[in-house]
Amino acid sequence: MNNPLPFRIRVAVPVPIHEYFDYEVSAQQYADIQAGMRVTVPFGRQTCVAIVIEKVALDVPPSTQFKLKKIIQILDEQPLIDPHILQLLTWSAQYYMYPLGEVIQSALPTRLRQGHHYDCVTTQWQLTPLAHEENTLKQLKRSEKQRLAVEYIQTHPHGVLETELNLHGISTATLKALEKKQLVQQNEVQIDFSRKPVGLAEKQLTANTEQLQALEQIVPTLQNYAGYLLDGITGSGKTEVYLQVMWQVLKQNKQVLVLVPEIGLTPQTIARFRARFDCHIALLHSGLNDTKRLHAWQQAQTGQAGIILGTRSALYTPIPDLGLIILDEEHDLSFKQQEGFRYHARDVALYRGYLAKCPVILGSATPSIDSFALAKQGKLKHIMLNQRAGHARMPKMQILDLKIAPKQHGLSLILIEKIKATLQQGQQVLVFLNRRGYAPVLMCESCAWQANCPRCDAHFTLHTQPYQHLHCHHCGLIQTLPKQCPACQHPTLKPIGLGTVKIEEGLKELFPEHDVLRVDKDSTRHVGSLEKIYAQIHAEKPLILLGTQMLAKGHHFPHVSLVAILDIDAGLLSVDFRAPERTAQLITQVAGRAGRGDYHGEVILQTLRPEHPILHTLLEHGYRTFAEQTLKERETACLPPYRYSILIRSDAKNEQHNLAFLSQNAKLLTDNAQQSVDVWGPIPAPMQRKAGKYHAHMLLLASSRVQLHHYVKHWWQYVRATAPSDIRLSIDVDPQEFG
DNA sequence: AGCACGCCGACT
DNA sequence: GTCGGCGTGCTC
Repeated sequence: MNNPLPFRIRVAVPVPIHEYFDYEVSAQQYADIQAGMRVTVPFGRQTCVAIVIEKVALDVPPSTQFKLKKIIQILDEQPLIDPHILQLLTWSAQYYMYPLGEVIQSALPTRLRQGHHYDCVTTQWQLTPLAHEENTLKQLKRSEKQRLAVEYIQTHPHGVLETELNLHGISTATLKALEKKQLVQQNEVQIDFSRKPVGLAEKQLTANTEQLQALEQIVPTLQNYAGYLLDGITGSGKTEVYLQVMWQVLKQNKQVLVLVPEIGLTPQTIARFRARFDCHIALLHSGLNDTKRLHAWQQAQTGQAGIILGTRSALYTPIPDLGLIILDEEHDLSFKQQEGFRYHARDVALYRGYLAKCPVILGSATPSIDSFALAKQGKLKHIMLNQRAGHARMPKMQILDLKIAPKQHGLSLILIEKIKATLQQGQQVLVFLNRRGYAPVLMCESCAWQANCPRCDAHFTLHTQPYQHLHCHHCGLIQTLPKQCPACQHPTLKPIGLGTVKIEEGLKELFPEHDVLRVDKDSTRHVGSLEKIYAQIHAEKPLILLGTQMLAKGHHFPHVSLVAILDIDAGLLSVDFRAPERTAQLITQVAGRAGRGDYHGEVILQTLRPEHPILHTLLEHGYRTFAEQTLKERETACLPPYRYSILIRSDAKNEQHNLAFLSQNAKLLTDNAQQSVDVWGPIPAPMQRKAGKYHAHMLLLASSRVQLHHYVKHWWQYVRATAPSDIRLSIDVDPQEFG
């Protein structure tokens, strides 16, 4: 009597559980199903969308522990997730010790994860017959945007894709407005699966000797995996190298994935690619709505898009003919996800390139110490670009000791003189201060009481715009200003320290005849305001540009010849072992904004710690020497990248509970792992109390990655399972920040 | 994560 | 007497 075993599939369910789940399917379903398809399954008391990981081999007996349920239905005819991506996702889940179901979840566009059908339709727009009548277009005189939109659509009588219009800076809102006026109409069209041959929109620029050498190294390896660190000083033309390698790849009808930092995906970036290549670009960033994200994803998956341009989350986009991955500004922290599934797009990108057998180029003017180390080990090929394009020379840097310098409005008099001289020469000045708001502290003049956030271990920041208020930058709490000191009733509360708004006030007073443009999260909150500011900067007119790190990222300011860095002391004093690296990158990046045109730029650095060794290394020898030294120091101190690390974070309402729980489990780990894993801590987090919770963490270090991951994986499973419910835990493999 | 079951305070 | 607070336990 043979009682055949049931047909089963193994699926990942979008819940925070590390295990896979098995379901019964019919013989027909078993034949039809492939890994990467979506199925709906009964799960507990709900039904949910799950991803098929594998078919269970027919001779494996089912576990008697569970009663096997049947799936409800198969949602896809073809695998939604191709084998490469599925492997990339399972590897990521393993490596970052995060449940696969949730990892897949975060990689899928919302609509697909909700179980919607995979329709390959997208929206296109065309003019209505009404729009062709002569006088109807005259009513658009008052709207520049709508007129431009109509003019563009006019050149495509058969309709033009909404995504393409968006890439041209024509927003969906504008199109909707025109639709209301019955001048344009939308219709749904099938995504065109065929990729058209890619053309060059603009003539290729010629490469200089260094760029040519870089190309000669990269281009012959296009058919295979290779990791490159393109280490080029600001202005050395990394982008030109990217573009020329991209052309070689696109020409072969392959696709290119370009990853940029969160803040780097601006209209200018897109325009640069559009200007060079005549091909479809799929844009993937956090600001997209569900439908647009799905469309971009499908354009990548069907092969319609030649270039896939996006931020961190675009890494898991399916790209059937992937021929090249570029990750620009590879040192940027936004490539590491800072919550939940804490993956590092840089590291996963290297693995993706390996799976897809294509090169991966990591580019930066200030490479991360980790990438430097990989280059030293030969795991990345180090390509250096040292010449600035055109006539530009590196700016000269100078340190100003704030302890002895006489100052006014937080600016030393020497700096004020230099600003004056620069403006008089008709050039622009960039003032960098990494602190928004008016002042970081509000203090009572009489008793030294300070306005602190009741929920965090932090000062309130005083804001004066759009109205006076206290704002906690850590938990977001907003309060009104007390009329007098709550402790001693003294009427005068004094702002202490400098924020961008206060400096703006000072600069306007000192240079009333010049424009002062402030660029920070507060001044650029409204859409389009940043574009307006950039337009002013590109007009060749003397002005002062003032802002936070937003200014340090990517943008070119051709008319800036003086850069003032007001306060980076916090970065010099931090206990985080990566703080020097980040500070050095920030200084170098900000300094790189100067002297890009034909002027010889100058950089002034105001500090209370003029003797700090980081500053001297940077000034006298530059970033690369700093990186070399830092590497040596890390080696001596047995820190990453010479050891591998995992950070365990926990928070709870009760401080003692939290620390006791971590200590107890730390002992468990050291008992088990013997000498191979080193535990630092647990210690209270740098900001212990945040939003009313107590935060603590401990760092696990080992010289062998395999051993570290082995021990921690088992330990973590156990800790998670046994943790009391008042303690929230998270794991961070290869942590970058200790906040 | 959901969603249930389950045991203790203020209400028609 | 109930309605409902959210503590803990499970999901093939």
